Amino acid sequence: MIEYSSQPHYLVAVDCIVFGFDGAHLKILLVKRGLEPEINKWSLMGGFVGSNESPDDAANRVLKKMTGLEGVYLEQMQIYGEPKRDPIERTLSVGYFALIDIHKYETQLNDDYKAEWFLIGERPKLIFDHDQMVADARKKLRYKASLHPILFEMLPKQFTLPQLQNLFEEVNDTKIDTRNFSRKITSTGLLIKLEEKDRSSSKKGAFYFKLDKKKYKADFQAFLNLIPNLKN
Amino acid sequence: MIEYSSQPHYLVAVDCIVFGFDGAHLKILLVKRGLEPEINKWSLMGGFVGSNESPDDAANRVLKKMTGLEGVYLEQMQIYGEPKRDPIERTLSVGYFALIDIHKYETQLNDDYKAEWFLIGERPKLIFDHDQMVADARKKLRYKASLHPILFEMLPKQFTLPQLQNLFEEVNDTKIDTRNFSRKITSTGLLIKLEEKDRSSSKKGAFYFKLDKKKYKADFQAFLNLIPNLKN
DNA sequence: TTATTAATTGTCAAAATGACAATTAATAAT
DNA sequence: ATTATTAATTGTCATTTTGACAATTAATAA
Repeated sequence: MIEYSSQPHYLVAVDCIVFGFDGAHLKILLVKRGLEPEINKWSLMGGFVGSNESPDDAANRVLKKMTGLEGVYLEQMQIYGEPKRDPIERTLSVGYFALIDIHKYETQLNDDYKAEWFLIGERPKLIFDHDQMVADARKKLRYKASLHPILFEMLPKQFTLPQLQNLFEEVNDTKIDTRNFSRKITSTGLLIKLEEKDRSSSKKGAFYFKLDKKKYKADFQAFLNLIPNLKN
Repeated sequence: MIEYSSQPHYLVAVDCIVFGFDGAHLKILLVKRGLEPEINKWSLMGGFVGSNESPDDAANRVLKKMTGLEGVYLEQMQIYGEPKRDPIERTLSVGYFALIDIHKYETQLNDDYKAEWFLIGERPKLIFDHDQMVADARKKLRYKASLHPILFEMLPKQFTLPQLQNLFEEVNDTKIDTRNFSRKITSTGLLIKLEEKDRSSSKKGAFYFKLDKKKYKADFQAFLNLIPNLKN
């Protein structure tokens, strides 16, 4: 029997940076850690990779278990593998960022896990290297969202242009000219204008739009350029 | 003593897809595997992650050991973690792609490892999921090189515009208009024209250029757009 | 002197960009 | 009923960038 004699073995985990958008601000979903060490401290949603699953499987499983959601937009970010990152035992963690529609989550809420949305700027300090993971995820989100239309994953089925622009502004931490943004986003052909208006945020009301899903899938790899003077 | 009771532990490895450019064609560096199973089959350069190193450290160590080169451009790609990907024992592998100046390597060549450059289109079949890794690496290289000036990492200190254009064409598997390419690459301000000419490939000779390293470092995150009608 | 070969350079119309503020649709106030 | 207020929506223009196109140049070979 062949074997890889005496090579060290490690725990392998996944951690998910879950982003959401409430219509005005970018949020992140955190949970109170359920095991020692650092039990009851805020942390990312995570778990160990089981014997019969890939890290991608594990990330999906963790998200399903903690939020009830399936088919979430999930993207592998990078591996965190400094020898001392977990004080108990060497654990390598694969970081994922997830984009979810915050409204879907609320209806699926399950109280087995103490999960809570935080404004991205008002989140508590996290355990281990999770703060670094969040910083990396924000950077990657910004990068990716500058090039591909992934931010729609955080919006409900119907959304308004001002909401969409707010989301872009939040993610990129910048202000965008309304006229130019409107022109560009319209020219992608990704949006379908609806009859109805959202009157909750203004007297005039803002027209709802929905995503052209066929176009979205076909053009996903095409590049956007919605952020002027982009320097990542 | 706290511990993560009974969670499974796995081997963790790194595998490097090493790209080079001979002035005309894109190449990949492969080695004959030195351990069972699949001993003496062609594979990527890889190794296990040791107890006191991160995966990034391990990738650098492997590259140093097998090519003699340090400070190589190395980028984490993704983790490969299907439960059955290694037939002997569960092993997760972190894939890296590396860009090296093929000429530097030749002078550093060390015969302890049977390494060989292959034209990207004429490489042998590789072990395990390494063919998939190569496919993923090519895709990522193409993507990244469309946006950032990483291809200079594969060129010698002095290079000509035709060489540079060849490299872009190889990576993107497309033809680029000489005039437009020249205009764009010049407008980045990344190139410094030298006095000397390379007369090896034509009667007229082509002027050498070198990279403006200060500008390169400063603008690395800035976006290029050298490939027209880019759809990744 | 001419032929050959590859490197280098220029023009132009169309599209995209960025900077800029007026108009519109609705409700609230007078 | 008219006016004020608020946020949504839309338009212009000069500049830059893009993509499509081929002529010229510098060297050696014939």
